[in-house]
Amino acid sequence: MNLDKFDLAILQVLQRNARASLAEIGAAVGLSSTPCWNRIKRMEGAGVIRGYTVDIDPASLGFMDTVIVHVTLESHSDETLYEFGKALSAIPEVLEAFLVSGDYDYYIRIAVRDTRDYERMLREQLYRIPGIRHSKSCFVLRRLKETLLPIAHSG
Amino acid sequence: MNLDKFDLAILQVLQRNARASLAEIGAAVGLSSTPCWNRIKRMEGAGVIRGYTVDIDPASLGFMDTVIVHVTLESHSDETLYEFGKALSAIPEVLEAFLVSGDYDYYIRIAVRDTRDYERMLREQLYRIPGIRHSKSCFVLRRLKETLLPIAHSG
DNA sequence: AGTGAAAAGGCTTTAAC
DNA sequence: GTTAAAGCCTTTTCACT
Repeated sequence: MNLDKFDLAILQVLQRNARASLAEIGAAVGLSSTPCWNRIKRMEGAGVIRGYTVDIDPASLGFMDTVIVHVTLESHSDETLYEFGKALSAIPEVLEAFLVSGDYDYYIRIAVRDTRDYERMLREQLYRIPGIRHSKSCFVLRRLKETLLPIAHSG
Repeated sequence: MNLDKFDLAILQVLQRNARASLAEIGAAVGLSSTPCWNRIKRMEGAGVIRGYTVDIDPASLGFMDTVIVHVTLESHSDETLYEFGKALSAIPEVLEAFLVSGDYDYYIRIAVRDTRDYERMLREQLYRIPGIRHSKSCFVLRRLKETLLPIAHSG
C-alpha cells in the first residue's frame, strides 16, 4: 500500500496520541477532518494500522524488573521451533519473543515482579517447555527508548 | 497507587483497543461509563496510563527487517553509559535500547528497510558513536509475541 | 482527491442515590 | 462507591468543488 506524506503525518500524530480527535489530527497535518478519517479507515483496512493500545507503566502493575532471556533449542526443526513459540506465547510474563539468526535461537523479554518472581517464572513456566538446550538471562538495568517506529524516515 | 480488579479490567480492554468507547469499556468490565471515565482519568493522572499509541505494521512503512544488536562499551563509567544512551536515543531506527547486566552492556532493537539499509545504519549511525568496544547483530527471523503486559496476573 | 455542514452518536459533567 | 440524564464535542455521512 502506498502511503503519502499526509498518511505518514497522521500515523505520527496517532503514534504520539492514539486518542487525538480528527480535528486535532487535521490541524496537525493540514487537512480537514473528513480526509483524515478516510485515510485512517483506509490504513486500518489495509493492515497498516493494526490497532490502538495503551502504554502502561509496568511498575504500576507491580512488574519491577525486566529480564531478557536467550534460549537455544535442542533441535532446529520447523516443528520444534513452532511448538516452542506456541508454548512461549502462552506465558503471560513473556512480553516479546523473537526467533533470531546466530548463536541463540530465541530472544525473550519478560516482565517480573522481582528476582524471586523471576526465579519462579523460569522454574514453573519457561523450563517446563521441553526442548531447551541452554538459556541465559540478563536483567535490564535501565530502559532507554520506547518502541516507536521512525515514521519520518520512511519516505 | 492501588488498582482494583475493575482498574485492571479497564486496562486490559484499553490494551486491546485504546479507542474503545466508554460504553464498550463499561459493558466489558461490568460498570457504567461514568466510573470507567473516573478510573481512567485517575490512572492517567497517577502515571499508570502513560499514553495511547497506534500499532503500525512495520512492513507497511518499508521496514522489512528487525535486527537485535548487542553492544559492549569500552568504559562502564556513569558518564559513558549516559552519553551512549543519549546518542542511541537520537537514532530513529533504534526502537528499543536496554542497559543490561552481564556480558553485554546494551541490547538494541532496530528497524531497517533491508540488509543494505542495516549495513548503512551501522556504519553511518551506530558505529559513529564513540566508546563501542564490540558489537554483535542477530537478524530477527520471526516475531512471536507482541508487547502487552500480563495485566490479569498483577492482582 | 478535498471542503464544509449537518445528523448521529459518544464523551464529560452535574446531580442524585 | 454507584446510576441517570443534560450539554457539548466528535465522529460520520452527504452534498458539492
